[in-house]
Amino acid sequence: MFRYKESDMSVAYAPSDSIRPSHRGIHAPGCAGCAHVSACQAGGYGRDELSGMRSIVERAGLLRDGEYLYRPRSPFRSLYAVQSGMAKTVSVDSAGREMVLAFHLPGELFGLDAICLGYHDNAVISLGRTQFCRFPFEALRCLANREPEVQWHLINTMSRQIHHQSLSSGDYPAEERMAAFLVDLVDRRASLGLATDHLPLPMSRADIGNHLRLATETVSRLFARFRDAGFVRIERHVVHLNDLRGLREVARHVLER
Amino acid sequence: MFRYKESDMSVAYAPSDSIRPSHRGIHAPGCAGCAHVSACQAGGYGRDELSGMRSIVERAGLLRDGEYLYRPRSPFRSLYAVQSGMAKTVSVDSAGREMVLAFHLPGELFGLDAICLGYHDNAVISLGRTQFCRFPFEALRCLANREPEVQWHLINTMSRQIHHQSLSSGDYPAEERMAAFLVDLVDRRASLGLATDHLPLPMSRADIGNHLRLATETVSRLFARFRDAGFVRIERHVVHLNDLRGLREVARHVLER
DNA sequence: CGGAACGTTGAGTTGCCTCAAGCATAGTGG
DNA sequence: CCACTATGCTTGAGGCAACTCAACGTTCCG
Repeated sequence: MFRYKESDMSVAYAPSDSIRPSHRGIHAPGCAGCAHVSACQAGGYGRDELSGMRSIVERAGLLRDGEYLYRPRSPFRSLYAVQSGMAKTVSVDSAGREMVLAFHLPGELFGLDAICLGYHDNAVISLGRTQFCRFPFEALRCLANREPEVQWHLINTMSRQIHHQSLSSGDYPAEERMAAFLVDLVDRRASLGLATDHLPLPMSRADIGNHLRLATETVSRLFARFRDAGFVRIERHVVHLNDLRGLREVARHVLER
Repeated sequence: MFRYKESDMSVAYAPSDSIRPSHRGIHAPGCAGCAHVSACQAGGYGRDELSGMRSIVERAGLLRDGEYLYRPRSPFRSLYAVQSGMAKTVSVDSAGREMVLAFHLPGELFGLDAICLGYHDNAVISLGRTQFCRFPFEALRCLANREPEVQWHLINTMSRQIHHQSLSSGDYPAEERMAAFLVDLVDRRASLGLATDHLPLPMSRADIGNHLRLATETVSRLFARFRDAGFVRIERHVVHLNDLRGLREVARHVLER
C-alpha cells in the first residue's frame, strides 16, 4: 500500500515580490540568476511582453530526494516549474499503485491538470535535490486579465503539453519506447541549452519502468542492450550518449509522424 | 502503407456570422437548435458570459463515414466540436501506422493540440454521419482578447483534456482498460444528457483495439466475456448496458484515484 | 563494516498477439 | 429479390515479448 513520506515544504527563499524590479525588461530577482530564463516556459522564454510572469514567481524548495512538492487532494493554488534538479509527477490509483506520468526538467511548467479541478490529484516528488519556482495562480490570473499575452502563453504551453502527451501514448515495442524516452529527454535538454553528450537520470529504474509501462528488469536489460550496441555508456544515474543517431533510429517510429 | 481517402470538406450550412444575434443571452443561430448547448464545452455550456463563443461558430460537414474533417499538415485555422454523430482523432507515424488518440462526442472541443504548432498533425475522421461546429481561431482570438472569460474557459477546457489524457495512460490488463473505456464513454454521455442504457459504437473493432492498444481479436473476446458475465448485450455497433455497476467495478482501478 | 535498497542477470511463465479459419453483415449488380 | 462479394467480426490454436520469480552483485549510508 502507498504511504506518504514526510517532507519539508517550507519556502527556502523569500518571495520575490518583496523586491520590485526597477523597470520592465529587467528580470525579476527570482529569475535574474537563473540559467534557464531564455528557455523557461514558465518565465515566458525571457520575452519582454511576458516579464510579468517573472515578477510574480516565488521560490519553493529546496527539496531533497523523495520529498513532496505537493500531494494528491492538496488545494490548487499555484503552477510550478523546476528551477534546478528534476522531479516526477505521480498519480496513485484506488489500489495504491503508482503511475509516473512525467519527469520535469528545469523550466518546464507543470500542475496544469489541476486548474480544472481546483485541487491536485497527483503528487510531485523531487528526484535528487531540486529547486522549484512557484507561480501563484491568483496573481497569474490578475496578471493575465491585464496582459492577454500572458494568457496566450499559457494556452500555448498547454497545447504543447496535450501534443506531447499524445505522442507518448502509442503502442510500440519496449525497445522503441525506451529509446524514444531517452531521445525525448535529450532533445528537451538541448532546447534548454544543456549538454547533450550525457543524460542525468536521478530517478530509479522502477520509476523509468513505471513511466514506460515496463518491468524494472526490462529497463535494466534494455540499458544493457543499448550499451552492447554501442549507443550508450551506462552509469547508475547517468547515461553517456555515444551514438544519439543510432538511438534516434530505434525511436524513429515513436517520435516521427 | 497509409493512404488518404477523398472527402467532401465543403460547408453544408452558411456561416452563422452572416446573421447577428440581437443581444447577448440569445444563442447564436448555430447553437439555437442544438440539443447540447447546456453541456457544450465549445459553446461554453450556454453560460451568458461566453455567449460570444456561440456567435462565432460555423457549421462544418455533414460528413459521411470515413470522411476527413482535416488531415495531417493542414493549416490550423479553427477549433472544432462534434455537433451530432461521432468522430475520431488519428495520428499517423513515419511507418504509416495509425494511432487512434480519441473519440469525440457531441460538444467536446478538439484540435487544441494544433494551437502550438500552427498546423494539425493529426487527422479527424467521421464515424457514421457527423455534423461539426467550427470555431475560427482568429475570431476566437479577437473575442478572447476582449472577454477574459473566454480565455479562461479555453484554459479550463485544455486543463480538463490534459487531466483526461493522463488517466488513460496507465498500465492495466486488457479487461480493465476495455471496461474503463466503456464506462468513460457512458459517463461522458451522461454529462451530455444522453441515454446511459446503451452506447452507440459507430467505430470498428480495429479502431477500439488501436485506441486501447489491443488486437481486434482481443476486443472481440472481451466483448464476449462481458456479455457472458451479464454486463452487456452486444450488437455490432451498439452496446446495451445491463450492469453498469459491474463494469465500473472492473474498471475501478483505472478510473479511481 | 553491516544492512538495506537498488540494480543486474537468468530461468520459467503468461497475457496478449499473430495466424488461420469460419461466420455474419452490408453493399452491389443481375 | 436473391446470389455474390467484400468487409468486418468472432473463435480457436499456438507463439512470443515482456512479465514474474529468484538469486546474486553493487552502491549507499548510518
